[in-house]
Amino acid sequence: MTAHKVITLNKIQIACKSCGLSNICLPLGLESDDIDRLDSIVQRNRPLRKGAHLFQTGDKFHSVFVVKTGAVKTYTQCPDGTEQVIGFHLPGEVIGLDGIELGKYICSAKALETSAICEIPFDRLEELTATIPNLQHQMFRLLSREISNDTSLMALLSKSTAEERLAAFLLSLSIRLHSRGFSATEFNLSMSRQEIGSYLGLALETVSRLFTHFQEEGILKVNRKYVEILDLEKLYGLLSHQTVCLEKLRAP
Amino acid sequence: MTAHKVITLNKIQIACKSCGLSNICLPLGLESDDIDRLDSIVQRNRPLRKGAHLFQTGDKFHSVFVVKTGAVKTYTQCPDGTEQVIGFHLPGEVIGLDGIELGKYICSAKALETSAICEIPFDRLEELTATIPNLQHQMFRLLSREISNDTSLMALLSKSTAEERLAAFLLSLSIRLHSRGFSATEFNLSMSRQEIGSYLGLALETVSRLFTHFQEEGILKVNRKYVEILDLEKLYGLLSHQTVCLEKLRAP
DNA sequence: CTTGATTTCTGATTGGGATCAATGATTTTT
DNA sequence: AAAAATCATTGATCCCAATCAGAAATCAAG
Repeated sequence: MTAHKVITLNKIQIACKSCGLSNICLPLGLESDDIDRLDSIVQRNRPLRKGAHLFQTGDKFHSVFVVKTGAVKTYTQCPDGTEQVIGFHLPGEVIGLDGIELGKYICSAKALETSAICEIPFDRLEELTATIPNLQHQMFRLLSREISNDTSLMALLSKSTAEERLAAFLLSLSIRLHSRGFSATEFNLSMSRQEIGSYLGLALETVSRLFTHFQEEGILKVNRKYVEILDLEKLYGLLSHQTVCLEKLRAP
Repeated sequence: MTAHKVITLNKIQIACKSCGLSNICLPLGLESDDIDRLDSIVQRNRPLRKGAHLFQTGDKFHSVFVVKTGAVKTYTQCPDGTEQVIGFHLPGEVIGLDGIELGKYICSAKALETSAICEIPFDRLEELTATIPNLQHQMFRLLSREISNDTSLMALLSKSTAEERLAAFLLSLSIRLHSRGFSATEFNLSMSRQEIGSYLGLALETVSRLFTHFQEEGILKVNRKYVEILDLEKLYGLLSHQTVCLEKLRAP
């Protein structure tokens, strides 16, 4: 029987209150009682294997998702087969918010590595937000942040050179990882050069060349997916005339 | 005395219920009573002159704004003095949502032409959304739409050629104007080539050349700010391999 | 280990759009 | 109405990054 296995799985699942992400995630700023109410509607499914989909473009929208561990990419498929990466999502980040409007997901979400995910049925969430003002406010903030982040990225994509884009990308990763308790200066990229390129509007060859270039400059030490930032200052210096990014980079 | 003038101004102000935009604006889907409650917190100030600011980067966030007539651009200022246009906002579109997160506006909003604006104090709005489920849902949808739109634009900026960008821009304008009761095929651009270029990540010269080019192809008739679309089909054809855009273009 | 598939790196070439520069058209100012 | 300022057009040149092409490294599996 598999019954026992399931119970075991449930036991290892972590409630919001004891989750290390509670200070960046949805429960931020909630009273203890309210966290419990939120907790009760959160579904914690089995971890998603690398390459598995959380949802796909056009699927009926029913839930938003929070990455607990691992990493997820969102992307859309172009008619010509190529994919356009929309975003990379680290622990504590919410996915699927863009599906609210039309009632269906407008992008696909795929695990870049084995990832634990919290699922929050949106109709249940809306019931809660209507009775918990702090939660409603937190949701508005979350959605607003998403918009600000997109704004920064748009500015990056429409103005900056390839060098600035990759520098901004690496710094964003560094900051986000650091605020989640990981090292700010060494980490493994869970995405390919191709995916970074798609996200930043660059060819994969350009991304590869830039990694080499940054290495020659003594800014990075790169080995395949493994990146060590040797000179954070210099990396920041590369995007010195980027208002938006510098202001917003700390956010996500 | 100016008292009489003020009263006159108040009299010409249009309540949400009798506003032509009510089917695309915030009141969408609300009961009659709830529209009245929303109406009661809407501030209708005197029209904004061309070039006047609605708010500026860093200002304390207190309200969201809806364009009633006219057009508004949002933008950020780079340290080097150049500005980055974030968006163009037509009647019925909401501005300032990106300020919720940090409690201050992260961009500036300036009238491109004389514009009537509805101002909605956000703390009052949040009180209402907590008691009117439909309004809360509408706010979530609105924020979600903003995110989807940004996503489309990011894809456009990171993948497409100059030609595709301008075509998408013109079609977006055409569709949005049409859904507001204006002509889909002839309109006046309220923004300069420079501003279009900034928004699309192109040099103003490129924008100008493309207008000429589209004219040579028989797609447009352009005279300064005045644009007439002669061949909508051909214009759509230019962005045939753009998933995201074609799907999303109808939205705003 | 070997084979094949995928990913990354590097070099050579090309092209789209930026930049520089000059002129013309339009609006605003005085 | 003239002068000034802004905006749009057009041409010439240049450069960054895309594309094309191939080698090398890594990974997956028999």
